[in-house]
Amino acid sequence: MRKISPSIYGREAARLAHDIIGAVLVHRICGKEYRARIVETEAYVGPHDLASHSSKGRTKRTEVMFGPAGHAYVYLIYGMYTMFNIVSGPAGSGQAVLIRAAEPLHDWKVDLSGPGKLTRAFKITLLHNGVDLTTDKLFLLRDPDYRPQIKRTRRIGVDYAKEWKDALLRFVDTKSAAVSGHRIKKTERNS
DNA sequence: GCGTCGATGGCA
DNA sequence: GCCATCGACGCG
Repeated sequence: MRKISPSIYGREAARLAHDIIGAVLVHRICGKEYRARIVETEAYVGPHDLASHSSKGRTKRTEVMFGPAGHAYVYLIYGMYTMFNIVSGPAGSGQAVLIRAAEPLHDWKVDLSGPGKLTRAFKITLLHNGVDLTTDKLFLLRDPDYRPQIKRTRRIGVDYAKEWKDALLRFVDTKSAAVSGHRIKKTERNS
């Protein structure tokens, strides 16, 4: 497996969210290496997207979202969970892709079926906000041998976003969503 | 199996 | 006073 091409991050968020399904997320920290296959993502396509944090404008929190693509946008939600996003699109366009779920590789036994669970297990914290994903600490690998089966659905937890709440901007690898022991969310069924 | 609810903190 | 969540409960 090779590191993903840095230029991929410059793609529009909806396309990037689709294209990194099946890719492998790697985090090297404290002498350990965590690896998992990305199986669920969501695109936040710009300031006009009412579900996107960038729709609030350029603030202290959203600053990195308006920066160059290929950097991590990490924020705190509900006082206890961190969400891991990849800034995408042209610099300044305020787009990002949220990594929602992954499947652990090798002998790593852990439940990564949710954005909060994923960051906890990967030890991704607020300190990672703004880090460059083209370095060798936190990055993506392309896996040419894996062919995901990708389905588009509505995004989770954005009911406040008016006409944007029903946009088909969530991408799921259906090969993996069926993994046993994983609860099927109600929002996942009606599509 | 499914709905409801509380924890908990940064930010506007 | 919101939240791009999670897990614990209670129900029957």
